[in-house]
Amino acid sequence: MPTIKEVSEHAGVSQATVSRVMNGTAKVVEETRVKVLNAMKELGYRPNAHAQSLASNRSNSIGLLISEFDGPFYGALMAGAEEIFRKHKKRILISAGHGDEKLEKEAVEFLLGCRCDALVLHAETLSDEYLIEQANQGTHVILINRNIAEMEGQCLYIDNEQGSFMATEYLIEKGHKNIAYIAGPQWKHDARERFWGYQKALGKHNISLQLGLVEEGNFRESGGYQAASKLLDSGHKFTAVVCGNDQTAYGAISAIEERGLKVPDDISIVGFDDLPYSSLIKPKLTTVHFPIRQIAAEAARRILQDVYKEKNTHTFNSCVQASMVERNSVKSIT
Amino acid sequence: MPTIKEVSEHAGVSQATVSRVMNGTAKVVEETRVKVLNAMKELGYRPNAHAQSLASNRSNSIGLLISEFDGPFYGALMAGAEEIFRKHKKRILISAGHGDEKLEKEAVEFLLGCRCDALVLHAETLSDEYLIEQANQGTHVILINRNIAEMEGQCLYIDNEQGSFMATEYLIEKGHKNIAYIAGPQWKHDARERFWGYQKALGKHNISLQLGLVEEGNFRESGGYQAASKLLDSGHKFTAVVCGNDQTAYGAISAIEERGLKVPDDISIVGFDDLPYSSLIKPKLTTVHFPIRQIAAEAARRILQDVYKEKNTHTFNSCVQASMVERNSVKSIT
DNA sequence: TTGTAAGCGTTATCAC
DNA sequence: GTGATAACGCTTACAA
Repeated sequence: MPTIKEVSEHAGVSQATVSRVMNGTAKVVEETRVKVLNAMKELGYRPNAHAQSLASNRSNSIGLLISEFDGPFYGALMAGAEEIFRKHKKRILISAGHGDEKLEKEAVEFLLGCRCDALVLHAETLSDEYLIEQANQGTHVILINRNIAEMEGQCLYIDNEQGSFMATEYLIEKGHKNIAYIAGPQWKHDARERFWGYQKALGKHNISLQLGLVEEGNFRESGGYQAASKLLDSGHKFTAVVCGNDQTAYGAISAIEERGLKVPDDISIVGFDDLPYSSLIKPKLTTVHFPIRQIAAEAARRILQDVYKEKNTHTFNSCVQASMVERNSVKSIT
Repeated sequence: MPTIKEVSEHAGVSQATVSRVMNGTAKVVEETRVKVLNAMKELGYRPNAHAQSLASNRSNSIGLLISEFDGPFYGALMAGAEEIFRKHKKRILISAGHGDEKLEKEAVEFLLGCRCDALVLHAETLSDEYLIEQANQGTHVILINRNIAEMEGQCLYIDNEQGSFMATEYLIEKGHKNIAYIAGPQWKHDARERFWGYQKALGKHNISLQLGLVEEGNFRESGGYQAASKLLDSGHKFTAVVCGNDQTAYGAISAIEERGLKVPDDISIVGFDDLPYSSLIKPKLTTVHFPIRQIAAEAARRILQDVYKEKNTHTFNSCVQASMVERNSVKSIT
């Protein structure tokens, strides 16, 4: 692989000049510019990104921490950020933490080792302290889906509690009183926040929480399926289920239908996230919209603005309100 | 951010020694080793990956070219490769081509600029020549879903034609004679291969291709929906539809049901890909299984073996046979 | 406008 | 075992 030196010799100029035409950092006479360009073509020259980063102290890349590479949620997160960055010639480096503390830390260390110009983190297991430390250490960090007081202005999240509150209240307004809840793993703060929103909504309407109507899932179909099965087989009566997220809802629906019951005729369901498939399944899922793609795009815009000093616009609040998407999985029983 | 120099001074040793304890490339007395380790901890040292790559001519990273960051297919591709690489301390660099020739080329150039030790490409628009050139230029390349004669041994793909043939024949065996086809974009070779498999199956059973029963979609729901709508509104009679992929099938099902018809009672449907959601929708989709995750994992294993000289095992053939997954979207009409 | 040369933070080859 | 020191391929003052 040819180097800048070979190009410079081939073109009969100095390395500095080659660098200049590559980066447009200084005026170069058209004639020499062409010579250099030709030399680059002929040799099939490709600048070594590592050498560039090392010399310029800029990597032009942004680190992205996610939990998994598959799954619609993270897909939207990656796509939303990439779309914005791509338009500004910035690259993303993606690393997955797999919901494991050790792996998540390794992933961040990797991104830091790559000297990313900024980090967008969807951290599930990393402690507040760790995150604060990184931010204080000079790296520009944006946290997705977390709210740490000490990092105000660097957090982008939705109001999980409010979303869940809204979903629950929505069912109550439709006449439901016995409303079950299938929670996400309670070590996840968003799962806790969502569960809390459910409780608050019940409280507001003077409905007392029935422990028999609450199960913990895993935020995936399997957990939703199992939790709903337990609920159904327990004999407790309920007419609706609030699910910690859409995937949980999918599983719950399967369990319900497997028992010959119908959604929403026998049991109403609401989800949370509004994944792409939620509008494709039957019945179309009534759920809480989580604008993750937009949030990711917003994170990108902020970085473009703050780190790369591009004068963008469009910055919204840190905390985004969730909104209800009414579809066909809830029946009014008033 | 501290450098190796600062660490060495802090520990009272040379840079070389620090490098040695980092990489374990040579024996270091336990006592000095501890000193160095402590110095690293105290300073919060993180090796600069760019400097490492530059000096060692190894990036320990593998470039991955995909079309999109979202979507179940690419999600599985990324996840399959990452899982294997992660276990061997290798990192992946992902770049998306968005099905656009210019962007796809840029994406590859980026990966090459990062001096990836190897490339795993799911290239949609890049020409055979371009790919061959890269491979000849020294970079270790594996092509997913393509079969270029000059690059035998570096291609990993499934037999699209056979898969589609099987799906079509499956319907024929179930008694269907008027079988429509919703193709993928015909500029994509896999879409063409799949279409060809359909034609061959019809031919084998002496059913002539009816042009009125073929529509071109876009490999997404929208295209499936529109194509199926056209088909249904055209007045041509058919009892089954072979879809270019599962997403197309989802769209087709929507269109069919929107007209008050039932799948599979009125019209049978088969897909291709076997996406995760195909077993969740109703009716569960009968489709051709495309083991993309395994293929990606296999690509990773080969690279581990060929580039990093790790002695692995498990390498299968370049061409993987597709297999039928029988579910509930096909009705026997014999 | 162009060239020279000193870094950038590592690894790797020598000596010692 | 450990320490100098020359690469690695580029950017960027500083000169010319």
